[in-house]
Amino acid sequence: MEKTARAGLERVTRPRLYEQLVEQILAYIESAQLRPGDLLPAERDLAERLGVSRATLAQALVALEVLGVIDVQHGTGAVLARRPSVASVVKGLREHQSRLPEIVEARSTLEVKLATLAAERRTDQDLSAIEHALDVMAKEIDGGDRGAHGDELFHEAITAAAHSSVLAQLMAFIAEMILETRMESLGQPGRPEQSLASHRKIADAVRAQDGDAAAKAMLAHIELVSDVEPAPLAADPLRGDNASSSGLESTGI
Amino acid sequence: MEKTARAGLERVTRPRLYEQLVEQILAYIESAQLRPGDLLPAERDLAERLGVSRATLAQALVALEVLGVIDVQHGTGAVLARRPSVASVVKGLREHQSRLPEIVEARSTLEVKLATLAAERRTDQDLSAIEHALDVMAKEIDGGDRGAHGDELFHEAITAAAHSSVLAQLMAFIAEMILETRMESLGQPGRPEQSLASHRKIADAVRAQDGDAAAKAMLAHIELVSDVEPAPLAADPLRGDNASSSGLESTGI
DNA sequence: CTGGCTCACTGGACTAGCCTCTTAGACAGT
DNA sequence: ACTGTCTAAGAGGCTAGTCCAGTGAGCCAG
Repeated sequence: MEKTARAGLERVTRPRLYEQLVEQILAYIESAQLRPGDLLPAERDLAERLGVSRATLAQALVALEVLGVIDVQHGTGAVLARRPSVASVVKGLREHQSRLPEIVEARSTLEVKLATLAAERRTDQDLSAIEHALDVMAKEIDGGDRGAHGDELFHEAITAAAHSSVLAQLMAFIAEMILETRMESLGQPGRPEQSLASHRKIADAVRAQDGDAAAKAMLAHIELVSDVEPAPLAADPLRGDNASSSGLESTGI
Repeated sequence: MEKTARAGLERVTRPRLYEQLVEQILAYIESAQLRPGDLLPAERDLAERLGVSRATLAQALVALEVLGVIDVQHGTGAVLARRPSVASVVKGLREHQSRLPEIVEARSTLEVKLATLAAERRTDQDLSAIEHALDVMAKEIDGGDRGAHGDELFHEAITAAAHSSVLAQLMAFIAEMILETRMESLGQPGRPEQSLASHRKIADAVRAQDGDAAAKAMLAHIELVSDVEPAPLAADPLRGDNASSSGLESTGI
């Protein structure tokens, strides 16, 4: 899953041993019915049973540690973390790729809250950034563009104005999901003027520091914008994907 | 669950070398202005520069790979992933430890939405789980307990009933933040009966499939429960950050 | 110009060994 | 009996050295 491969071709990567070990250890934990707090077999023991060297096993253990599955304690052993949640989160993210509607749903939830907070907490500087974004968007649309860049700026400015790093991180998380699912753009190219108008309403509410109005305006905006099919995945020539630019940027929301 | 570390004491864990290496490599990437697609120095080279063995460096590279920062290719080298975003999320989490109010805020945002969706989407089975959680909580409180386990069950059931894996993942994410910040409990021990009553209201709304009512009930519940000081946040001596044991279980919300 | 070969370089993995830390049990001293 | 100290076995941490296996640039013959 993931990575380049525009035309279906994908750089084959030889599987690493430690990855297999992670799988096997995970399976072992399940089959052995180990519970949080329990110890894994000793490294030397495990390595022998799995038929690998300690060094390689150590890599697998590091991976499991990073995934939050275990907690390795010097002199004691590898103990199962109290909750396999991290693992499930990460696994859930990568494997069972989340579907579009759910992502839109989560994003709208956050955006509405961000709009409310932005209205309540914005500084004058935040407001300037928001209005600057509107200017950019208006100019772009005037020039025939769909105003994607300005749109992005706008939502970033709103997020910043909410002054909540936690919510901002959650938004970043969602942005990643969108990337992983490779949805280019959730927004439709049409009606950029309408979109601009609803942005303006949000900005007005934020300027007036009216949280409820901001929430309503954001909700209306999202509903306006998200009742459209996702764009057909503009096929970019070759592997072009590294560019942090391109892609997802504006989801239209 | 689990009894260790009740009094805010935490098992000190000797820092692992590979963790430091991860930090240093991250710093190097930043300082060297490496961009996605660029190569890291060769393993032998890096190991010498950092003054560690290749085996240890290999562990650090595995960690970075799991974190999504790099992609190690046999015969080529370690190439920077197209998006360093994951790293930034993780770094943001670890460094600039998010503060309590923001976390509560984010959590309440999600919980309210989850309650709404739960009301709209619950199956009969979901409802059974929710009511079972209430039973457990009631029994616990009857027995003099503060009902933490039932509380946890309840919120898990609500989350499940909302049938949104994305939002569920965000909740898991927040749970992790709470772990990392080591907040013992956001909830107060007092008034478990009131808390149970407000849980019942939420359950009623979900049963009646009334999304708005569920949202209101959840909001009221959170406000009832969260107007208490957070636990004094045991000042961590050194860099201690491996969440590990203790705390969080139920955040009272 | 194409195809095949070579070789230097990169990561993958193993082995053997020594270090530090943890823990439990023996063995005092009180 | 209780308590503190010591010790040794066993756990993980890390290193150094060695060999194997991909990669890709460059050379050279067809």
